[in-house]
Amino acid sequence: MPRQPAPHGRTGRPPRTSRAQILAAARRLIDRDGWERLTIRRLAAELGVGATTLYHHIQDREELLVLLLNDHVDRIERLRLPSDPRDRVIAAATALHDALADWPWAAEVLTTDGFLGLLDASALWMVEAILAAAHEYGCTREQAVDVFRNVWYYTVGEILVRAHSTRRRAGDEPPDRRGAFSDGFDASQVPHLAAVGDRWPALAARDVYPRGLRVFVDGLLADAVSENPPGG
Amino acid sequence: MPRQPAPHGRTGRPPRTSRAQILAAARRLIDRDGWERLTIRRLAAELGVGATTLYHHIQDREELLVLLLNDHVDRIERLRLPSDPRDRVIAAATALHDALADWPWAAEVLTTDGFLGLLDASALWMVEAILAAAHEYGCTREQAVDVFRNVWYYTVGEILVRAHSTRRRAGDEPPDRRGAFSDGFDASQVPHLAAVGDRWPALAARDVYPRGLRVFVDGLLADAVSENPPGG
DNA sequence: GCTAATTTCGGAACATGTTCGAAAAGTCAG
DNA sequence: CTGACTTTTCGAACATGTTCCGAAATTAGC
Repeated sequence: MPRQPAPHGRTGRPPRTSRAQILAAARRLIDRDGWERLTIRRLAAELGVGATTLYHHIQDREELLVLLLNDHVDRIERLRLPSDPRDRVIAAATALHDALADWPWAAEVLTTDGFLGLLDASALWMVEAILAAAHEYGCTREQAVDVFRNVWYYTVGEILVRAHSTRRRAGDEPPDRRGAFSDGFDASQVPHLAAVGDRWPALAARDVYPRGLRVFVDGLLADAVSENPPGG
Repeated sequence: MPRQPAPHGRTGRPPRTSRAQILAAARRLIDRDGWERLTIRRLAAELGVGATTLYHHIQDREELLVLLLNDHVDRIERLRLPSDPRDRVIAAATALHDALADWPWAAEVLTTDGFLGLLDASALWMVEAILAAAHEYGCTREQAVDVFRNVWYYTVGEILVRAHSTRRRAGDEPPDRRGAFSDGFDASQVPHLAAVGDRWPALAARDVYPRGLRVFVDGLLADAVSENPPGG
């Protein structure tokens, strides 16, 4: 309990808890018990502090998760991006995707209101890189934002759907009927679905993101510059 | 209380509640009080039944929402699709998108594990239509599934991000700092973000889905058939 | 009728995120 | 030292989704 003499010019009861301590404890808890068990109360207990105390240092659970996410992204090395603008968009989007994808609880925050606005500079470089590359490719600023947003939607969707498709409840129950498609399809009503049949789970397990991303980015860039006057 | 004499060959206490009644009550509740106030307890109260009783007719809240969603999609007219395969993919995807987008609480279920598998035939025709059109365009069945999945990710992402960006808490609070991007950007660190600056919210409000979808579908179809032997 | 089996019902209880209000522990001016 | 002010802490309470388990209400076999 570092009972410091209170920094100068500060009034009020001295805090026993800090944001940094909370984040550290949260990481500890996640490492030890898994992220599903990160609850406000457990976190408070880990800190030896009342549960409601945390609400003086974070706004709510969502903000806590975003802070953890920022912290995670911070540690990701800022990889060198290709010089070709098109490749740069793809590399940055992939970095963004991967950073979020191996963060199992990213899905819980990804659609937070104004999520991007909550990221700090260390995460925003990926956004910046996409805007810059699109602009360098010949997009206007507005078009660059559109490119980013489209890529962002695709990326978020892929991560979210995937995260929730893979979440096998810890205990391995027998495959209940909510595993991808049920195999019984009415071949007269939905012939193509029936033709795919029970191969769907296997097909759905394949990773289509890298290729889909390339295709999408190529299309978006070409579409954008196609309407601009040449020779910028 | 229709105390029917219990259909033949059936034993046990006769049910006082049915799935249909539950769904009807849920719709009533949503229409009357808004969907945010649809809770298990309120729903049970509306039916004059214990809260836990509902769990004998639905598995959990998520299933209830999917059932409601199915029911909603049922009522959507099965619009006539264009004959051109490419246009048909786009039309079906747009129908899927729109059906989900004006269903404000779709966001809560969209990423449910095996969501697509929970939809019934009336909703699956859109999926079927996309597979069929892609196949007709020249894709293999596997490629058609990939096309669908890519479009699905994009669509889900757009809906989710949008739903959560627009969720202004009922009371119109002053614009807190989580509205899109905050305007203060370090122009030396993220020059392009800084250049866009406070125009971001306005730009982010524009609907890029229709155009993005067209671009994406064109790219996906072209990419798929480009690797197939000609003259199928 | 009586008992067993079967199915539905629903109250109690639990863990969760969060709000409220009051008590605690400091600083500062006099 | 005293009283006003400020900030932090935290127990009580609330609504939520959900599980447990016993009670209730019916049919089937005798």
